[in-house]
Amino acid sequence: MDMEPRWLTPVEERAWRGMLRMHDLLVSEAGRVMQSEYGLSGADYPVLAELSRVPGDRLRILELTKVLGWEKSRVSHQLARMIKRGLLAREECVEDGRGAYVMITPAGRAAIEAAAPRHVEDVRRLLFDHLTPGQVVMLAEISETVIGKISPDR
Amino acid sequence: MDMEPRWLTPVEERAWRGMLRMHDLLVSEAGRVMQSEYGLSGADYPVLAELSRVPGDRLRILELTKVLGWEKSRVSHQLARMIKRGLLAREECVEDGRGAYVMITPAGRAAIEAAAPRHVEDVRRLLFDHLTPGQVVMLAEISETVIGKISPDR
DNA sequence: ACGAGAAGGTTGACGTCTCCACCTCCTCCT
DNA sequence: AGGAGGAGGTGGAGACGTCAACCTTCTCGT
Repeated sequence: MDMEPRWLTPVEERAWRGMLRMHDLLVSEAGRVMQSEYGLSGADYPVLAELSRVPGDRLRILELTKVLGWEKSRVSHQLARMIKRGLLAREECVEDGRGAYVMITPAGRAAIEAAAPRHVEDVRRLLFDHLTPGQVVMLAEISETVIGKISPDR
Repeated sequence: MDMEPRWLTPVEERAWRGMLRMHDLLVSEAGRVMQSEYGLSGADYPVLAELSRVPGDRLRILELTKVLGWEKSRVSHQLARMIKRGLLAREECVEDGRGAYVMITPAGRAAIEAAAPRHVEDVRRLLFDHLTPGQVVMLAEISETVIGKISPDR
């Protein structure tokens, strides 16, 4: 016979639904601004952010996949769209014939440099302005704990 | 002249990226199981959950939109897909000629009753098993604070 | 050497989400 | 009464994400 499942406690229910809802609100709000004010989607931003911070402005696609924590197919599709828009450029890889580099273009750099200050400001306005310093630390710790336990890496 | 923006502090950066990453991991893991084991997508679940818990098994679409916190177009598309699969049924609304009800079908109820225990178990396994009771409370409070401040409602 | 299998990446199909235009019906002002 | 504007809901276009199949190139054991 079936065991009755251990349903979530009320506070667990609040934490779970709350986390989902908070995430959606934050991402959609921040994304809406970036899209309408700077022409960048929510998916464009992290790609440009990673590429703009590495020396040489370029990364092996697999490296990018890892730092983003995305599936390789997702990265491939996203890069294709961004290359079509001129934000990125593909470069072939001499060391490994299977591989490829992707590089941020001047247009891509200009786009993220324009958007970044507003994006940071939005994250503050939407999230950190409402939390105590202790809550910020706690949120970081909770996230990192969970990521460490369930991340498919390693 | 431009002010240098107030960049995120290191712990804020960790909290922000961590939250995004944690969310993606949790949702994709839980969703993968639901899809492959029970044929329900991550989007199907909350719809069925809400409808299965209200008296009469039916809701005005606008009500559903509000409890889910989704945009109305998103709801409309999602309902259309689920109706096509036989999980839900549309009913016309007598009180208001513009409106409509959506109702969970026996197939829909069977689907969520099959999936729910495993879903709860997954949420535990992925999230709550790794957190202290204090962290769970804190996560609920953080979420609710942020939602309360930025939610478009009211 | 060479073949098997793995690694790096792409692609197509399909489900999902947003934006926007639109339709119908209701409300409320005058 | 009769519009005007709003509310409830739909639908198409296009961006996004996943899955699975696939291609090419590399690696490594024998």
